[in-house]
Amino acid sequence: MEYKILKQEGRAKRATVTTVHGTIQTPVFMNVGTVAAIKGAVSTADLEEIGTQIELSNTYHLHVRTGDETIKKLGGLHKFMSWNRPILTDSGGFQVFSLAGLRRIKEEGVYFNSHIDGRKIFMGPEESMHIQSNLASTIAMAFDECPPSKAERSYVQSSVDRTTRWLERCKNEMKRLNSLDDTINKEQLLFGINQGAVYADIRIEHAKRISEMDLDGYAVGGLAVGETHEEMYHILDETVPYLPKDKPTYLMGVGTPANILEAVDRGVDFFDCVYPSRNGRHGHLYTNHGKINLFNSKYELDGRPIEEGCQCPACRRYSRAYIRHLLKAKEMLGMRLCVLHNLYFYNTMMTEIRDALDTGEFAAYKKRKLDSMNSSGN
RNA sequence: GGAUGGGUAUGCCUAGCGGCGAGGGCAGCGGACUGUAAAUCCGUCACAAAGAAACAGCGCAGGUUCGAGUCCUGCCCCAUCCA
Repeated sequence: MEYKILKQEGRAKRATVTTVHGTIQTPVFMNVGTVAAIKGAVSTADLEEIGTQIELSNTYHLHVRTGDETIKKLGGLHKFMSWNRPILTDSGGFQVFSLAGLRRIKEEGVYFNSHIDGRKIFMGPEESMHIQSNLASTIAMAFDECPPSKAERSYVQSSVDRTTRWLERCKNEMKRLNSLDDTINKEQLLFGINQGAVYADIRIEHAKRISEMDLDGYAVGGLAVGETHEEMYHILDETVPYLPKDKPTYLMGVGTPANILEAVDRGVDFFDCVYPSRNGRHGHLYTNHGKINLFNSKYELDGRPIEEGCQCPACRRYSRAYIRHLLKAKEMLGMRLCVLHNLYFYNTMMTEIRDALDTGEFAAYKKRKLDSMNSSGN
């Protein structure tokens, strides 16, 4: 892997990440396809059309269904879902958080009850790396624990210490797996994850420790899980400077367009979020004049596209009124068009961010974009 | 004309079988969603700004009963079948 910084403006970075599956232009928004599918009937062919550079899938979800061993037999995730650009797999660490009622955390790893059929599943650092190696993603994420934002300081400290020990194990196991003959992607990359909830000093200590481990990239996890935006920005201000500057930085699970603009400004390269896809399925559309809810009756007779001038597959052809009709009629096409629009909006915003960084106009672009999205032209 | 089954709130469907100040679903209207257990979830949906108190409503009219959407009588409508 090669990480090359092309431009910097303040702490914002314009860079490229070269991988075995191609070069990623950053800052980048990864499109989330948890179960090797972008929900809303969006295909990988669609992703190419809307400018997706890198897709994200999930270790836990693919392990419980259809199984990483099966996917390995079918040639790995790229071949399986017919996507030859980079893929990042999340480690299952977030499911330790999101499936809180269905798991027990121990030093060796996490015991889950499958959300599909209740069967017992054990996942620790080695298991997560093994599954991700079977999936043969471009970038594997370390297996971490994502503590709730409101967790007690003492709990967060012990959780972060354990996550650090898990990271050592992830690194060792990844090295071992990459050296095996039957490993599909022997150059699988490993990103570590910073944790520490909203305690800046714990975050900083942790950032320093994992920075010494010479990983391929570094993520900030455990944000946007209930804390305020101000707290999140504050943590980024405090923590990102302690992560290696010569490696990509990834803010996990974030976020709104405004969150992304603020985080780029604080040095983040990679993002992912379910918002564009989930909100799309729910009829909420992102535009340069704020978010709109197409279910609202005021759009019943609105013959305009979701966004005037947008080149996405929905806006090039269909009106708000028609898409609203599809949504109300529960036609799959309605959700699909909305998801395509939202992902296109996010991907396009990232292109604009990169262009602005290229020309040294990010600060102006950010202000203009935020002002525009806060205006109400819908 | 006869037989049978039905008429439940602002639109539709439906639970109810003596304590109902009537439950649920759809539709409608609005909201939420941040490394996806989410095409999900929540609110609202007679009147009242809201709370206390009080109060409308189960086809219509009577009756029985401490108490009736529920039981009885008559009538009106709807559906199906038979003449």
